[in-house]
Amino acid sequence: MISLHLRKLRQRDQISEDEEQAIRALVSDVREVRAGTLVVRQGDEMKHSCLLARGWAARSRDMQDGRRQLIELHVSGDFVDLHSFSLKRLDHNIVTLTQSTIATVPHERLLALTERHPHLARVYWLATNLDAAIQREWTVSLGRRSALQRVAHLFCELRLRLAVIGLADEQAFDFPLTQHEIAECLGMTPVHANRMLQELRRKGLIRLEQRRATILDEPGLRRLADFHDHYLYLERRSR
Amino acid sequence: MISLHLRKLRQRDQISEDEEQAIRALVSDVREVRAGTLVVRQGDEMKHSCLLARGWAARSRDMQDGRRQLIELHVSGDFVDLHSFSLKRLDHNIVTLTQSTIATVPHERLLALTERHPHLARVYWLATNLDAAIQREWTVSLGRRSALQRVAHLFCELRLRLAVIGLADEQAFDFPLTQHEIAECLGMTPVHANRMLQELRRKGLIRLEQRRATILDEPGLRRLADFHDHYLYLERRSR
DNA sequence: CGCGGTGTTGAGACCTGTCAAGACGTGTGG
DNA sequence: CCACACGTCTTGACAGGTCTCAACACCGCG
Repeated sequence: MISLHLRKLRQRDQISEDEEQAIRALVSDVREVRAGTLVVRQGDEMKHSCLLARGWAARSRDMQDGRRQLIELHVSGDFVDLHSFSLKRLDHNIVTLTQSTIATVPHERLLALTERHPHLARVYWLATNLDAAIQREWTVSLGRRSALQRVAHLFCELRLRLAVIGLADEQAFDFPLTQHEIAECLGMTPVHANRMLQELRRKGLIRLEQRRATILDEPGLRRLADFHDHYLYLERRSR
Repeated sequence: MISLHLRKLRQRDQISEDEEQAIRALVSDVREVRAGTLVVRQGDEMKHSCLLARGWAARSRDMQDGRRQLIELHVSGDFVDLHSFSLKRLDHNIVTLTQSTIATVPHERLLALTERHPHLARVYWLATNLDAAIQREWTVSLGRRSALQRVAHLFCELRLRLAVIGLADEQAFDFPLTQHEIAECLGMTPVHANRMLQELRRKGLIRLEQRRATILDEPGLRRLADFHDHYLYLERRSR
């Protein structure tokens, strides 16, 4: 159920058997939800956090004119609103982008876990800091990269993040987002996202068909996007 | 020395006398640095974090073409790279924007603090999550707000953040950034930042002179920027 | 078979960037 | 005290990237 989550944690730190049991015991409840489900609404008082066991989800903000900004993408194994454990209410929505499996983790269990396992407290603290690092990179993209670069950068990021959990190989991965949603991530219009994707295809950098993305020339794509994977902190070390 | 830092923490949670002592004992070293100092370089191995006791600083990323994106602004009392306690190296630089006072906090002391005071561990976890919330809002700005709105939004945010530490009154605050630096925060060119500032002045929303900002019509500015202060989590609650 | 969601294309408008020049203030050295 | 250099702010003309609006093709699904 949450094996992808554990795999992700273990990418960055060691987790003992004992700790693994404690983590598995966090989950109080599991449910299957459809694409487009509003899992957490902005401003709601939270008494639990949501672990995305399987599927795609996003943090999102609705603007007053009806447009939407997707603030961060989440994939299988992500603790999508671990930060609500500190914040108690969120400044954004959490929505699913595909059918998903959501595991619920009561905050009281997280509190007990962090008091009993200070190391896991640091591991989860790190997890929210990794989210923040991705966020920073998106800020850099939106502030200083062209539309074409932003699209390229997103594909570089996603392949790596999916590879960590074994959902991408060297070249390809399942990619269920619509062009509209890509545009909502990258601060552009769907029409322009479409043209930028065509440009990447024309340059022979990616292929995108049947909800599956193939990266044909990763070095080229990285060069175009000015992509460096430092911000994903893929190396393991003890914390 | 770090009284503004404590004031900021107490805005969101209660800190006991005992805890205050523990926090004060974190600092190993204090130094005065000039504007433009590179306090932490991207990628460096960190064994301490830096508390900005006084002054203005920023997280920044240099692009390959020499442009720069300021990723987040920091004001007096901010723990500018608390996240390096988890991450061990940063994906961005920390630079001062004015003359500043920097207090150094060894990670080993933070480790001891969090093991001995689980509540303070949560308080500091929250602090990094507050940074991340600001980051998200900047992502929203860059993705979905016009240049004019972004400038307006920044001034709304800064007045509130400075008010928390008593460095802004209802109307005005010292604001040392150049238009070039404003542009680097907001993902635009200095020329355009200049024009947007003029536009805000022309509309009678702000005044900006002698490194001091005055907000003439805060409701109007907020309306223009679509600003809501939820993301700053200004209410106090125990965590 | 029709419908809604998705992807595609074109033309024109608009926002923002680029380039270049000049004004202004401040600090420094002669 | 003046001359000068430098950073900052300002302005104008033009270029270019992205948005808007509209239409159409395609496809899966009810």
